[in-house]
Amino acid sequence: MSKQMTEMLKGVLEGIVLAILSGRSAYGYEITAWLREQGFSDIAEGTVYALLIRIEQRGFVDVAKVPSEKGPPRKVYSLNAQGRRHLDEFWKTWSFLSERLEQLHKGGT
Amino acid sequence: MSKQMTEMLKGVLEGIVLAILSGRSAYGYEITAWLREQGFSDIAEGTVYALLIRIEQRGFVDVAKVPSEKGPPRKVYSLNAQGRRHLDEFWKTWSFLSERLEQLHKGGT
DNA sequence: TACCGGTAGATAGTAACACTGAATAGTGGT
DNA sequence: ACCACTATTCAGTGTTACTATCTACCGGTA
Repeated sequence: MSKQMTEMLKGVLEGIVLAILSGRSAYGYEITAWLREQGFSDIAEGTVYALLIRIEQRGFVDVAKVPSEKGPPRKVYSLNAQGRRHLDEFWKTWSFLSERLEQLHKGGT
Repeated sequence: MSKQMTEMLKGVLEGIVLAILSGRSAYGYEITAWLREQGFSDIAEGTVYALLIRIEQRGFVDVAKVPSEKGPPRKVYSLNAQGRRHLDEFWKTWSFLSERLEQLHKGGT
C-alpha cells in the first residue's frame, strides 16, 4: 500500500465498509477479501477488524455470531438505522470533497 | 468542521494545496483564505502552515521570502518538478478511490 | 504615546485512523 | 502430528488535522 493511499483511506475506508454493508450483511474476512478483489490489494486484515469494532461501538451496525463450516464463528455485521444516517452524512461529505477536487483537477482554481 | 471531514481531509488536503500551487505560487495566509472561500469553512490556519512546512521539507516546493506591505514577510511557495511528480501520483490515487466510491454510491457492489 | 484590528507565520500537545506484526482458534486433509 | 485455510483480536507505531497559543509587522485611532 502506498503511503499516499494509506493516508487517503482515512475516513474513507469507514464509508466504503458502511456502503458495502448497506447492500448486504457481511463479516470481516469476507469484507477484506472483497476489498482486495476491488483493487485495495494490500488492505491489512487488522485494519478492517478494528474498523468493524469501531463502528459497532458507535452503534452503526448490529452484530450476529454465526457458526462457520470452515473455521471459527463469524461475526456478521448489518447496517442499522443509525448507520444509514451516518452513511448519508458520509456521502454528503464525500460529494463536497469530490466536487472541489474535480474542479481542481480540471485546472479551474 | 465535522469529524468526518477532518478525517477525510487527511491525505487529501496535501493534494489540494499542491494542486493550487500547480496553477500559481501562493503563500499560507492566501491559501487558507482561498480554502475558506471554497467552502472549507473551518480549516485551521495552523493546519495549512504545518502542511506547507511538511511539503517544503519533502522537497515538493521552492520557497521565496517576499516582503508584504501589510504585515510580516510572506513565504511564497511554488511547485517544483518533484512536487509535480508527487501531484501526478496524488491524482492517480485519487482517481482510483473516486472510481471505486462512484460505483459503490450507484449501488453496485 | 498606547492600543487594536488585520496580516502573516510558528509550535506544543491531542485525537483519530490505518498499518505492522503477532497471537489465538476452529476445521479438514495428509 | 502437522499444515493450510478460515476467522478474529490486539499492542505498538507513524501520519495527519485540530486546538490553542504565541510571536511579529503595519496602519489607524483614541
